[in-house]
Amino acid sequence: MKILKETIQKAVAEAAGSAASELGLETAPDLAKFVVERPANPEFGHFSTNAAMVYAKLFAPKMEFKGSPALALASVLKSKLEGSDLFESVEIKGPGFINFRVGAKEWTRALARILSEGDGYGRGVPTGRRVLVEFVSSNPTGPLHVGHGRGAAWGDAAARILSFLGDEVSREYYVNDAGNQIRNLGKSVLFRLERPDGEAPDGLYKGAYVLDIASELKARHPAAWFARPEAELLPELSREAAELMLSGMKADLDRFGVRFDAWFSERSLFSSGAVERTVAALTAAGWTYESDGALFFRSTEFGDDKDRVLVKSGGDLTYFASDAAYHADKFARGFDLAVDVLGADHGGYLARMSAVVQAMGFDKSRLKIVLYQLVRLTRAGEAYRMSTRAGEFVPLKAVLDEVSPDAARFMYLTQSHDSALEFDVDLAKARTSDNPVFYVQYLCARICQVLKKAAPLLEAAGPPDLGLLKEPRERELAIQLAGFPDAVRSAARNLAPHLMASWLTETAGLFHQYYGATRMVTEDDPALTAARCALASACRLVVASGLGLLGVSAPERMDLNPAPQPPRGTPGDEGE
RNA sequence: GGGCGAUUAGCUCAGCUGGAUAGAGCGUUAGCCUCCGGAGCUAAAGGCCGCGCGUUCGAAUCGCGCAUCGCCCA
Repeated sequence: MKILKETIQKAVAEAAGSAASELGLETAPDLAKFVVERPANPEFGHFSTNAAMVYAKLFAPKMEFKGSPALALASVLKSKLEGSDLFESVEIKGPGFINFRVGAKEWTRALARILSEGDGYGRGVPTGRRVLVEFVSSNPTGPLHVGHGRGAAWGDAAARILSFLGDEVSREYYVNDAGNQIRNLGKSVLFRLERPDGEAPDGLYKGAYVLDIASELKARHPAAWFARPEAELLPELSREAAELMLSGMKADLDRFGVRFDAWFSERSLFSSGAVERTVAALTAAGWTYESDGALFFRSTEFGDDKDRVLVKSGGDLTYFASDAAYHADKFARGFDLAVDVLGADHGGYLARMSAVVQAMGFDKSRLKIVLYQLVRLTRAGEAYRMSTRAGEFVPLKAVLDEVSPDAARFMYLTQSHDSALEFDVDLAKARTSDNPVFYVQYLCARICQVLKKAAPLLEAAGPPDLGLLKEPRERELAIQLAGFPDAVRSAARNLAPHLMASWLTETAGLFHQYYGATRMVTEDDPALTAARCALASACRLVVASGLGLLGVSAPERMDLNPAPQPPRGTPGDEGE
């Protein structure tokens, strides 16, 4: 697997290394520091490096030169790089940038590789690293809402990307099925069984879903089941209610296309004694102390604001204790990296979890907590209004009733996790160019249609000769496609699936421009048609693969029916 | 009061480990079907990158301070 950019990086590093040894520098330059990148301005070539400027100071004392050390070093590097058959041209510009134009041989080779490897293009070799991505993990005390949708889309995409690059990835949902909240759910259901219409008192869950659970349980059990004393009934009823809740959540996630390898039960940590063992181990290691009858963990030792309670004065174990045990379990299962995907309202969790992981003897780099900012749902720019009862969120289900999973996922993933997301339902539903997902998907559909149309010609033309692609736009597009492996790596390195979404949008733009400017199928030139179709085909393969990493489909055709267009050339005047 | 995140075009947002003239979509304006799907393309207008100081050859990007907004905690 050769990546164009890495090949260039290596060539530059070799040139710098050889210059260093010629000058008798004992300290080899730190070759990780310079960058090779694609300049925004096409005038600056296909790739560009700042290596000369980065190393100018290091090299200057040993060099003889007039004027700027950066320029002097650039010209040394240039003379070494010009010999390489990678490049068509090597130029020095500005304060010491070295700009490269890649030879046709290189990018046609990349295209050929895309065509032969298909959706394997850019895939990494197995790393041996085991990664656990834990996401959603919403308490089974209320339905998933739009915020959870963001976590679901993000976690799933991150898992796909890491796995594509060779990590062994598991997706896990941590089910908080122990403790007071579940008991509260049970109480809320009990209340609804008795008083379907009344206003639920504070402390109980008030959403309409509680009533649904109540009637479901009523249908399931005879009256005698409910007539037992509360001490006996409540635990059982609570558990069943939580299970019902959870199966509803699973159904929502399933509809969204998000699947988990494991549903990890918090309760199992209690029943196996894992929580108590974790607390004992922390105590044995000297990380706890007693105060006011409670047992505290010294998280301030690791920079947390205050120490955290593990065991309450009444003897109850806290959620923090089971969370600690859960993470100990993750590492005990052999995961090298645990990624926790949480909403921004869990911000306080970060410092204490990092602290306890370190106290248990694990390197803090093995836990990566990603906080995504909250989601604001709007409708055509206006705040979304549903039932405005306090504390009630818009359920994910309601969004999926209106918006396709593809559109919803793309919407969630176009933005960085640490910026607040405005999710416009009307925009996500739109079958117009407003909707970013269609811009990318349309590329796939468009190419499929072109290839279909060109099929007879292609048969006559035989294998494509990529050397016939001589247009600047064709070269730009090909080099962009060759950058796909790099784009995936960047998304993985930064744990930032939205970088893939940006890359896809950018690539779709390049293709649509190319398509608008070029006749792809020409009857009297089958050879050129074949070459262009090969480029288009490579484009579709790579974009489909990138969409796949976000969990979005790459349709062969778009459904045109529900979006009647006004007649061309006449203003759309049908009004509201 | 403390912690985390944000602040970039009228709106919603990208800008990856500091790089050359800061980008995209929407919206606005003006165009493009003898043409492979117009869900597309072309062009124009639109920016003290919140403010200040610092680091350096070079800052939207890094550091510090301030302001404002969101979330969490007391």
